[in-house]
This record gives sequence, C-alpha cells and structure tokens, in this order.
Amino acid sequence: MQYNDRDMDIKQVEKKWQQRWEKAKLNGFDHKSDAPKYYVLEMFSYPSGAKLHVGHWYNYGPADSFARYKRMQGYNVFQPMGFDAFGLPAENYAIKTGVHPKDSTEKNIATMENQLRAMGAMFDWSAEVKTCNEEYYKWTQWMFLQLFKKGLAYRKEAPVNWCPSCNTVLANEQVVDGRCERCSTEVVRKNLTQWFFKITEYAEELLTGLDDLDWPEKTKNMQKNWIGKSTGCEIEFATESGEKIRVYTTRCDTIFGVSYVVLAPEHPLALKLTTPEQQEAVKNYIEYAAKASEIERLSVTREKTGVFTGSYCINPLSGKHIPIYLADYVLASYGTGAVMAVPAHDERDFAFAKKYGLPIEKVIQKQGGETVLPYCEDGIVVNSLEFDGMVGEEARDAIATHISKLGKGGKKINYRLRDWLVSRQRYWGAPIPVIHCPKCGAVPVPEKDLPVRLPYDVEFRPDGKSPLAKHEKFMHTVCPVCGGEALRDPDTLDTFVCSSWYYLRYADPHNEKMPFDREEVDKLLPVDTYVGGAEHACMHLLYARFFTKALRDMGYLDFDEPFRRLVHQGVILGPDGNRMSKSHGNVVSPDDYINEYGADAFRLYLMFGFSYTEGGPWNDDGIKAIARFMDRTEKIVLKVDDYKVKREEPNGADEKALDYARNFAIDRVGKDMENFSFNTAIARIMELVNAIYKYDGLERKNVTLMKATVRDLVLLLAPCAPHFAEELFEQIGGRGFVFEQPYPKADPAALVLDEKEYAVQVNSKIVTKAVLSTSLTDAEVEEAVLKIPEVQAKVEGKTVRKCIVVKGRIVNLIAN
RNA sequence: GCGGGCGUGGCGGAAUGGCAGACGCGUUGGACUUAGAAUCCAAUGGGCAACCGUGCAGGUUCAAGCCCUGUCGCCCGCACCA
Repeated sequence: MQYNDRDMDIKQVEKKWQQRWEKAKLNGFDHKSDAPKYYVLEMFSYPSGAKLHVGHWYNYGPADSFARYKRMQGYNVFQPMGFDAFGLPAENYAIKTGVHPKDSTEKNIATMENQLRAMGAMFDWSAEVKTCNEEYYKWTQWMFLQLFKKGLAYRKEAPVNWCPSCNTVLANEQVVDGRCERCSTEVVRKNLTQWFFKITEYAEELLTGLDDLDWPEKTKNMQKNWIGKSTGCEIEFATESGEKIRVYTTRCDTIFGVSYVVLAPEHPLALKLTTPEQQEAVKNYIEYAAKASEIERLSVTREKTGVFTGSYCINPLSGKHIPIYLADYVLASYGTGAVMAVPAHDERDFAFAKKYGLPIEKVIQKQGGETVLPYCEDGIVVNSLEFDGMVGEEARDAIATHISKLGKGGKKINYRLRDWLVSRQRYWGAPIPVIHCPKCGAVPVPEKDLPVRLPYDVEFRPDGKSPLAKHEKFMHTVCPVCGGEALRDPDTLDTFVCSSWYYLRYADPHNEKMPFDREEVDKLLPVDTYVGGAEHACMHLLYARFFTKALRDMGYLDFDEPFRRLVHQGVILGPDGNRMSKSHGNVVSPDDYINEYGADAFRLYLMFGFSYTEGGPWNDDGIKAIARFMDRTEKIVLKVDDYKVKREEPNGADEKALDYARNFAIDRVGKDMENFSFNTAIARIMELVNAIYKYDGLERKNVTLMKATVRDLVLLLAPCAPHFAEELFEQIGGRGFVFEQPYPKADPAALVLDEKEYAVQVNSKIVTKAVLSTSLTDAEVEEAVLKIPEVQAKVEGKTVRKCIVVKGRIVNLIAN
C-alpha cells in the first residue's frame, strides 16, 4: 500500500480544495468580469445508474482540464452541468420495480451530483438544470408552442416506427438497423396520428451550415449523409384514365428507357389505378407489404416483389404506353413515392424487370467500351431522338429543360431527412401542451397556463396506450377557445426535445418569465467547445442545430449555430478490449480506483493512457504509473522548495538546458491542451519532471532557476490534477489559488538553442551526427560537415552536387 | 453497395514530408537494503553483423509512417433514397 504512504492524504486534500473552491466561488462564471467569455460544455448526464461510470469520467475529467486551462489563460469560463432527466430507462425501471420514475430519478441525480463534485470539476452548479423539473419543462412546452405558432410543429397521420417493447413510437433517428435504439426490439410500422417538427424546412441550411463549423469531419459527413441532398427531376406521367403520377428521378437522361412505372404500395393512387381484374392481387400485395417487417424491408438480398395494377401510363417524351406496378422497393416517404423504372440503367429495376418479364431498353452507352447491362454510370445517350449523343449532366439539363417546357415537371431537389416525430406514448416526459376539442380541434395550451403538469399518480404499466390517457383528472379539461369540454393530448415529448435547448437555459437558468433572456444568452452563447459522444451525430446534434435556427428565425436568438467547436471523446473499453458491459463481466468501476489513488490520479490516467478521441482498453498498470509520477513530482517539488537560494548561482550550459526544458514544456503543453491532445501534454510534463531530476543530480545548482521551474511545473499540472496542484502550490508558498495564476508563457529566447545536433546524410543515408551552432548559414553548415572524416570518406572521389540543410535537423549531401 | 476512419515495438501510444518508436508500461542489469512487489540509476524495435524495419505492392521526392495509385484487413456511419 505504498501509495497511501504519501505525504498527502489524498481524500482530505481533495475535500479541502473542493470546499475552498466552492467557498471562493472559483468554479462559477463571473458575471461581473470583463474578461472574454469561454463556454465549455459537456453533454449533460442521463441519471441512469446510481454511480458515475468510466465513460462519465472520461468525458468530464479531461474536458474540465481543458476548461481549467482556458481559465488560467484568462478567460471567464462558463462550464455548467445538469441532467437530462426524462426518459425511458427510469420508466422501465419503474415498471420493473415499482419505484416511481420521479423518485428514482431524483435519488440518482442526488448521488451523481455528489460524485460530480468529488471529481473536482469546475462546474458552475448555480446554473444547473434538470429537464424533469417543472421550471424547465414548462419552457420545453413553451418551445413546442412557438414551433406550433411558426408552423414548424404539426400533426399528421403517418406510418411510424413503433417499438412493441417500449410501447412507443420512435423517431427515424432512433431506429438502428430496423431495431429500437434502446432495447433492440424489432420495430414495426403503424399508422398513427402524431406530432412532428418540421426539421426538413431547414434541411438546406443544416447542410450548408456544416461548412463553417469546427467539428470532426466524420460527424459532419454523417449529418450530410443523413440529410441526404439529391438533385434530380420530377416528371409527370399521365395515365390512360387521366390521373397524373409524378415520379422523382436523378437520371432523367434515361427517360427514353422507361419500361414501367412503380408506385409504393402506400401510394394514394394505388387502389384508384387498379383495374377490377387486378383488385384482389393488388389488395393482397398491399397487405403483404404492410406486414413485412422493417428488417425484411431493409434486407438487400431480399427478392423484389410487386404487382401489376392493370393500368398504363404514357411516357411524356416518347409517348410510349407503359404498365404501372406497385412494389415495396419504392419508398412512400421519399420523393414522390413513385419512380420511373429504367431496367437497363438501374440495378433494382433490372432485377424487377427480369423477374416480371418487362422490357429492358438500352438508352445509355458506355463511352469507349462495351456497355454491360445494367449500366448505371453516365454515358452517351442513344435511342432518345434529339437527345442522342449528349452525355451525363448535359443530357439531364437538356431533358429537364424540355420537360419543364412541356409543363410536365422539372428540376427538383430532394432530401432524405424526414420530419422529426416527437410524440411518445410514454409517461416520463414533458406532456405535449395541446388540448383536443371536439369542436375546435387541436388547440395549443395558452402560454399563461404552462406548465401542463405531469401528474405523479399515474399507472404507467404499458398497454400500448399513453399512460396519461388513463389519468382522468389530467385528461379532462376545457377548451381554451370555446370553453367546452375537451381532452388533453396524452402523449409526452421525445426527450431529445428537452436536450435541444438546455445549453440556452444554462445561460439564464432561473428565469421565471421566459426560457432565457436574450441578453444573458448573447453574453454566453454560442458554446465555444462542446464535448460529448459521437453517437449523437444525427440525433441530438442535429436537433439542437434545428432548434437554434428556428429560435433565430422567431427572433429569440441571433446566431446560427449553437456549437462552434465539437470534440468527441473516444470510448474506454474493458481490459479485454470489449465494450464494458455486465454480460462481458469487464466493467471497471471508477470508485475503487478513486478510493485508492484519488480523483486526480484517475483523471490523469484517463488523460495520459489514451488518445482522447480514440479511447481504448482500460489498463490497471497505467494508473499505478500515474500514481508513481505524482509521487515523483511531489517529492521533487518539496525538495526544491526546501533549498535555500545561494548568493552565487551557476549559470552555464546545464542551466540553459533546464531552462530550455522548462520553456519547451510550457510551449508544448499549452498547444496540446488546446488540441485535446492530453496524452502528449502529460508526456511533456513528465519530461519536465525528468529534466528537473536530472538537474537536481548535479553538484552545483541554480536554486533560483529550480524554484521558478518547479513553480511552472505546478502551474502546468494544475488543469490536469487540480487538487494535487493546489496543494503543491500552497506548500511552495503560492498565494491564493493556483487557478488564479496566469498560465505560464514560454520565453521565446529560452527556446532558441545555441547548438543543435544534426543528422548528417550523404545521398540520403545517415553517416554521422554533428553538433553545430544554430547561427551558421546553410553554406557554413555544408562547409562544417565536409570537414567530418566519415563524411569525407563517403564523398571521396565524388562531386557534391547539392546540399540540403533543414535547420537544426538534417544536412543531406548529394554526391556522385 | 455508398461515405468516413484506422493498420507503427511485447503493450498503451508519439511523430508541421526531415534522425520512426516521444512519454509511459513491461523486461533486463545495477544501486540502496536483512529483504523488496518500494525508491533511484542505466539499457531496451529486430539482427552477431552488413543491414532490415510503420498491413501489402508500386509511384512522386534529395528525403515518405505522413503525399499519389492499387490492394488486403479491421472499425464506424448510411443503406432498395430511384
């Protein structure tokens, strides 16, 4: 138990400084300061289990070190924390155990608050928000009402994703491989009337806005992909009976190759176009398609199925009469729900045409090669009248123009992004503030009546209906418009609605009159650096951007993007390299390590042992090494502190070397912290400690320099090991808090060395090394290395054609 | 299928086109010790060597882990989006 023999009693030290920081209000944003603001935000916690897991520490610890670094740099740092407290797990837990979600959530939050405090992070608890509190969800409901007013919240019947296990609908974003994101149950489709947010209205801006964001490229790409912009053409095909079918295509250059048209089974014209003889077959098919599960539909290998409606339509360009089919390889929810099938130039259409014996007509030819059907690339248009000979984009432009001249359609942009379904048939969420009146329809709850309170005494055992629907007192109310009897909407809002604006509420968390004051928000927002998991790329991070833009357009904000810079932490795996899980039996509990080594050691290990954005497997030995490093640091700091300054102190090469090490560390650690390159930052601090040890081994020492170096060491370490550094700072006679000290600045002069070791190469092979003055010109360097015997031996009898000098690093003589 | 990322010692991981392997773990040797799993010091990519080494094969360059082309493997996201 050698680590507990340290001079410091870790737990006592941690407690002491946490109390002092709190008392001095060191952790909060200083509303009076005129220093530039810096908003560091970590994604808030879901109060699930009772304790923080390694993932929490990995997210919050290093991010806090970044925040503390920013503070020492002179920024007025705002780093709030709160709880995303509504949601399914609490409700499922309640169903299992009978403990009410409110009770379990509150208990979990209390525990987590204590643990977050024990982490020693610089959270501004005065700004804490909990989304399940009335004071918060009142404004979540208010948000809904504003979106409704603006026409961005609407209700419609639509096929939706239903999770039979969670007994609720899910957003598209919450369906992963046809399964519920939470419980992995296969999702089924249901037709339900639900509330949607019109995020598609912002599709284009959500896409273009990405360009200016300092976000991981991968995340931007995921959002781009999710938004899925596609430029194509809408074309109208008239049926023989006079109906009009609009299809969407990105390949209007293939229009002369259309051999049939396909509607999604859910297409509104499907039954109308069906001839009497085909009625039965079509009805059967529609039923079959409706029953097919998401998993089946998603399967790429699944054979295409479909049915002929009996009707025909006319190709607006060629005038050909072609059959109309239904097939579930066409999606009702994308484009127009209908496509023109070109078997020769589309793999799906090709497969379908083969199966149903439909014609395959080549209208595109490969340039300079044999055309193998289906040929899906761009090529030369053939068999297409006046468009023959055109290629790719040129052909599409000409044909689209022609189609719009005919009044039969034209260019069209489509997005894959769908509107965000926000209704949930669950209890533990913010009630949707809408009243359904038999006379007036869906009426928004007047703002003055907010919040619509979530009742406590609710039967939340699931039966496929909203639990609130069974609460008579909640449900029955009067219509705000006509005063007649009416019912409340029994659904609650998706919890992602709550988390779409919490970063704004932090700026003004106790406002009772509005969700936030514009002035307060302007002071703090946008978030300068946002840190959280990558799994939110197409959910929370997209929704929050949508909210920001919508609020801007409603005049509540004047910035376009909520999060300027985004950093994803990696995932800490179990020691076996697998994701930590109870079933793997590889869960590492922070608590044991915190007890033995302390919060700082734990945080340091998390920073040092992994590349922050990569994560990786946990390793027990790593934390021991950190404890050793801290011991080593403490010893040398205290030892140097005991030294007495002498009248005459040496000032030669050794001192220059120590000062170089000191300034090098300052320079590099700062840059590394800025870049979230914590592992290298700690490595540079370790090097500095090693350099001090080395210098300390000398006979004659410059104590003044050593003391200054040790002081800088403590300051560099402070953001990463906050309690430990405070304690050391106090012991070496520091005044006030270490976090009130400015971050050390490197002395550029000390970083310039008189001499550097060059690798001396002849014909790009290293021959020897040479220590040369850094003041030499390139020609002088060449001259100097040519005097070296080993070099002479290599160039003997040859002519030096060229000499490349990379200052301070390499000399390369090219000789032959 | 599409998009993105990653392949470096025994291990975690470093390297603005410029001495590959920083820092740490582990290992080995030494010191101090009755003792050491503590601490300190030293060595540590492979090979006796010439040399060889960043998944593999090419290319560009005075110089390539880094840039280019191809290829293999792994991971992540999307996926019948017309």
